[in-house]
Amino acid sequence: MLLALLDGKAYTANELARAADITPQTASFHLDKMSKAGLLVLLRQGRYRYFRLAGPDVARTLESILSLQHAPLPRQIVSSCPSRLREARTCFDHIAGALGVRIYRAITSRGWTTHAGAQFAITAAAADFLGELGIPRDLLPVKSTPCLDWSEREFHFAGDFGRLLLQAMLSQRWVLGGKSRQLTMTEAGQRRLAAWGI
Amino acid sequence: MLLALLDGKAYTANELARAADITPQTASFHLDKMSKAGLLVLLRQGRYRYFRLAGPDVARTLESILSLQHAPLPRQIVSSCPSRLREARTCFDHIAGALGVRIYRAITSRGWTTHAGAQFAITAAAADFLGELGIPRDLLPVKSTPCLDWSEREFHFAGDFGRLLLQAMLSQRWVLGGKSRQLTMTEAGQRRLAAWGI
DNA sequence: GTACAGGTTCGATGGGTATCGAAGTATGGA
DNA sequence: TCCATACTTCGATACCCATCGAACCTGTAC
Repeated sequence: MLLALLDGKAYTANELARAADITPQTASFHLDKMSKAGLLVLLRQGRYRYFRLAGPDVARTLESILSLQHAPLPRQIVSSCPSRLREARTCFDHIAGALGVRIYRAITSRGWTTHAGAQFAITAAAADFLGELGIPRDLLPVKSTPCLDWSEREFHFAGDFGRLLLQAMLSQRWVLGGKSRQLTMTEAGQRRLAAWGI
Repeated sequence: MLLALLDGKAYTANELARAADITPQTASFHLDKMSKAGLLVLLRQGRYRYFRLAGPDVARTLESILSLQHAPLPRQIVSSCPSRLREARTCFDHIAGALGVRIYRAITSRGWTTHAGAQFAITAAAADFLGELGIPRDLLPVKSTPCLDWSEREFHFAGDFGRLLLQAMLSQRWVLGGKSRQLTMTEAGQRRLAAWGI
């Protein structure tokens, strides 16, 4: 289970049980222990309980242990999500899928956010990027709640900023919506995002 | 027993048994297992059988595991580490503790290193500093592996450069070693390091 | 509300493992 | 040669611990 979690993503108890080839009860038993020991953190989201490695220091230690023996490569958990939905889709009122995760990673890694408890806010440092989307600077800072992506198992933006972002990307035609939850990137959108390394 | 071996020295089964407060039989049982697992190496010398950590990678992994021990209490820096060990000690074959971390911070923050994947190298930009320690310029660049410090929770230098640095600081008498893992700064060492803002 | 899927708790079980006393092996020295 | 020391192997024991079936809890979907 720890090997499966080494990708830094979050998985449910059942998924990890399958990966380790044990029953959900047994997995639950160990996941509880590892959480209490501070190796894992638990993210409750609806009826799902996602487990993640507690931090990069845990991942480093695991890799350090693995490096002592040439251990078998982590068993990867394959997503059952259709690839067209996996790339970009809506999640209620915000962007999910690989696109949502890429945007989240770009904005957080550039330090354009401040933490405020469980929530956090997108600061004026992101103004240049958001300006291209027609989001005026004086709207910032905007609150946001990180939402664990179902297919990617990493975070994307939800909350006020998630809504604002989806609206802007639709109205600027960086992405096109449809009947389903699927979103389609436009040529222009792809170009503009690529300029920001997204 | 592994903790006792973290200083990189070799100890007999009886010594390690005493350190771990178990009988020699039990110690022998575990030492045999750890040797077969490649964690320890055995040095036969007369009727004595010395055990040592198999290498610096094992020491690194152990310190990495130790650094997780207090992870559940991330903000409370109540180290159970004795303060004399916390200031400066050896970690297998390199310098650990506050001193090791200060050196690491100084050298990395001055840009005297280049990254090369997980490892990195100390470049010739550090030549003036290292020259004072009697480390000739033509030895550079030297590879190094960052090692998470157990008591300080920051990195110090391990790998080739870590070993070189400890040897140099001992032979130039900037620090003095002893029986234990403790290192003692000399007047001269303190002065020379202070000149470099360390 | 009802069905259901995700997830946990409880209890029993079987295997594993750390432990130490006793006995055995090897080495060095008297 | 004989003993002391260092260490291991053997055997028995007690305990730990992972495991899973069954039952229970808890949100979601319809």
